Amino acid sequence: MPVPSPPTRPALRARYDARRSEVVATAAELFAERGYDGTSMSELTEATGLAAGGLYHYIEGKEDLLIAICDELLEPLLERARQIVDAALPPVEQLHKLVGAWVAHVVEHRHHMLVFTQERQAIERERRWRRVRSQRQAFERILDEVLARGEADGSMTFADRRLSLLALLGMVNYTPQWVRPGGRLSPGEIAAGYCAMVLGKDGPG
Amino acid sequence: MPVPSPPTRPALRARYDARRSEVVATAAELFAERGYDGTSMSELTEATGLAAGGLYHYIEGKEDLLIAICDELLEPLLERARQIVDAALPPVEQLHKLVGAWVAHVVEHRHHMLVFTQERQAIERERRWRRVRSQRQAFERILDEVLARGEADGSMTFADRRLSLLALLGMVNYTPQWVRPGGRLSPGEIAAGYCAMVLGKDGPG
Amino acid sequence: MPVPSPPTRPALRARYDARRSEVVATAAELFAERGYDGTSMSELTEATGLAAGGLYHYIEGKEDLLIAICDELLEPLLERARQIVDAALPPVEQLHKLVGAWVAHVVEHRHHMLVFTQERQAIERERRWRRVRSQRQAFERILDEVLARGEADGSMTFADRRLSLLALLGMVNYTPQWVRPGGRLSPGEIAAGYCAMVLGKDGPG
Amino acid sequence: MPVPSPPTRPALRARYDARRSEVVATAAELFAERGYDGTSMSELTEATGLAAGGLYHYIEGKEDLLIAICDELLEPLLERARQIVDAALPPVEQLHKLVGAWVAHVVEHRHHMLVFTQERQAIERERRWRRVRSQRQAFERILDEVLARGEADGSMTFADRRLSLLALLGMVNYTPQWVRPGGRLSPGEIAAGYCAMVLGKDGPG
DNA sequence: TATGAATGAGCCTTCATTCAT
DNA sequence: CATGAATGAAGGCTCATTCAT
Repeated sequence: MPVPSPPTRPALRARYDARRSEVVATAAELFAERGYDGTSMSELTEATGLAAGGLYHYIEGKEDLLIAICDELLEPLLERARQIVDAALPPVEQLHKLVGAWVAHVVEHRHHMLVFTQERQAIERERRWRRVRSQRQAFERILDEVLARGEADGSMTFADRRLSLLALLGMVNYTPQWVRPGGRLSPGEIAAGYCAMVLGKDGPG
Repeated sequence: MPVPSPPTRPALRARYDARRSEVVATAAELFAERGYDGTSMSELTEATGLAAGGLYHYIEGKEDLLIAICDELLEPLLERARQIVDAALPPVEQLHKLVGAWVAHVVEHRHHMLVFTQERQAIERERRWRRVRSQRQAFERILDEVLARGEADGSMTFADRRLSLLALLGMVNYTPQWVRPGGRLSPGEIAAGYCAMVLGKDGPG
Repeated sequence: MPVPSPPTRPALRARYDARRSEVVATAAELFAERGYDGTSMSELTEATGLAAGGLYHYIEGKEDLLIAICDELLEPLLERARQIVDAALPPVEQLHKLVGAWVAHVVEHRHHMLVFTQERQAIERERRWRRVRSQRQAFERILDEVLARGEADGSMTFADRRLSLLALLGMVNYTPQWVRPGGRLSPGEIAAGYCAMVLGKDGPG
Repeated sequence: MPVPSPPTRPALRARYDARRSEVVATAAELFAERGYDGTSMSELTEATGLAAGGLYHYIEGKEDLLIAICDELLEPLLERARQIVDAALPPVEQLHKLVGAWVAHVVEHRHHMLVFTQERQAIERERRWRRVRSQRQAFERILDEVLARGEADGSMTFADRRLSLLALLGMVNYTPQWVRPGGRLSPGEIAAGYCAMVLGKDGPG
């Protein structure tokens, strides 16, 4: 839901949406680098090439950007996750697909993810972030359910399932801190490695 | 190293140090909750019971607090880590001790750690944070060397040792986001679980 | 006097004038409600159904609207007042006619009048409002002259003529703050009551 | 109720209150001249001799000033009015005292009153002005009750009592627009004239 | 005529910090 | 040591206005 009454005519609307996306992407990059509070709107306008007030055609305010970043991060991920678990596959396979998609997404949106990590406390604390919070929770529940089904059918064993889940969350969420685009390991290899650790197997070797 | 000319007489000095510690601890808690930029000095003075300028007897400035928080986090951890690897123990045992101490420290200093996580990008980016950065690197090198020695003597096997290291960092660094003091799992159990995953064993069973 | 080059062909010109009048009327209403400074041009465009720039086909700028509102208020009133005092009638009758026309006008243009009242200080202070100011003064002089003629020919008596004039101005100018269209008293009754108070008579009884 | 935690120690508190009063008085003067919206906080800081942010030791925000101005205007007036009508005097005498006190107050606080007049629409419209609004209403009710008692005991006669009340409000409220300190008429003379008009007598002559 | 993107000055406010007391 | 008044730069945002389409 973009914001200050976007144009209705399709041609203009397309340009508007494109520009808004650019703005959000730029914001994600700057916020990731300097922090949300550490980035001033004037740095952002400069980075987007717009003038002081021009940004406000595309956003309602600074916080709107943070919401947009979280949405771009969580919504497609959640959708993909639902697709994966809706398909009738064995839990182990679902987990591999899930972690694969997740790592790929997080690597592709590493700026979004870095912003999310930095602002996480605020998101958890404040009421107006309820929606974002519940998306995160929904994703984690999906993940947990896959582990639970695997544990139930004996295809996975955990000393403590919850700890394994949390460890997995830690690994993946930390990934953006160190991956470099075109780095030594592909997202697929990273994901496979993570799965192996969580499942207690030797990984892709 | 406290800052604006602390008293020299021992009795006064003790009280001064105690107060400064309180201030830093309060800052860690507030920063963890609301973010470093999101916490105003006046919120901090209010929380400490001091008046507007009173804080500045104990600190040089706001950033000084961030430095103190990072130091309280990293210095004792690094020292403990050095003790552990200096003792002539098998790598696997060193790893267990290391992760045990690390998780315990991170749980105990969860506010510090949350602050560190939030401000990480800034710490990595800016020159004046060189010292903190190199402490983090030193700790990670110690960890990596333990893994390397384990791999070398055959007591550990990794599909990709660097990935295992990064996964471990991810797990532990993420811990403060979910541990609650007096939670179901003790730091020791958490640490054991992490080690098991990284080493591909079944954990503390 | 409309402004940004209105059309010359009569048909177009008529539509143009009609639109401009609508715009000014809408502005009067909004300004009366929210104040001149408190009303943004975008609220005005929204209220008129035009888009951001569309307004500027009909007006030169925001202040132009204030001028137009004052003109619509003062010009016809002044003209009517001149008609009344130009007719050779006894002062008491002139006063009744004058106050009657005045109250009716002020009630009909209550939004204009509320705007005028709110912005009065600015109008009195700033040079560029000279013309509006002198219209107000002209009207008050006409009023005063009627009172003076009445005092001179003995048909009116005042403890202090100037104070009576100012009281009358106060009453009438305050009327828009409380009249409601279709209220209990008609403008004529209100005017009669005011005259009675100023002349020390018992009113329309 | 002053605002950002005024000092508690009596000596400081006194200076604080004095300064705050100065600030409010200065604001009243500027707002009266240029309008509330038309006066920038930086004009106000300049007029008070404080620096940009210094004002905010004494006020919560710009609107706080408007509230303070209205309170300084209405509270003492209302209190005085209550004193007067609580004394067991004939209605005519009460009215004279009431209007006398009222005109004097309004003349003394002419800046406050000019501000109140300009912002009246906003005050009537917006919920957060409820308290101010009800003070105004309380004063008007007191006034009306005096007129009603006078009408009841036959000491006053009105063609339409409500219209007389509204006329009186108009006269007095308009007074600040033209009185000059040390002008030809004293507040007492003005008040006497107003009473005479409302009561249909010849005034102080 | 009309649109809506864009401008840029200016607004109110916050905040880390200083300093006389 | 501690206070709290004061500073002044910077922050996010609004708004009257312009102009290519």
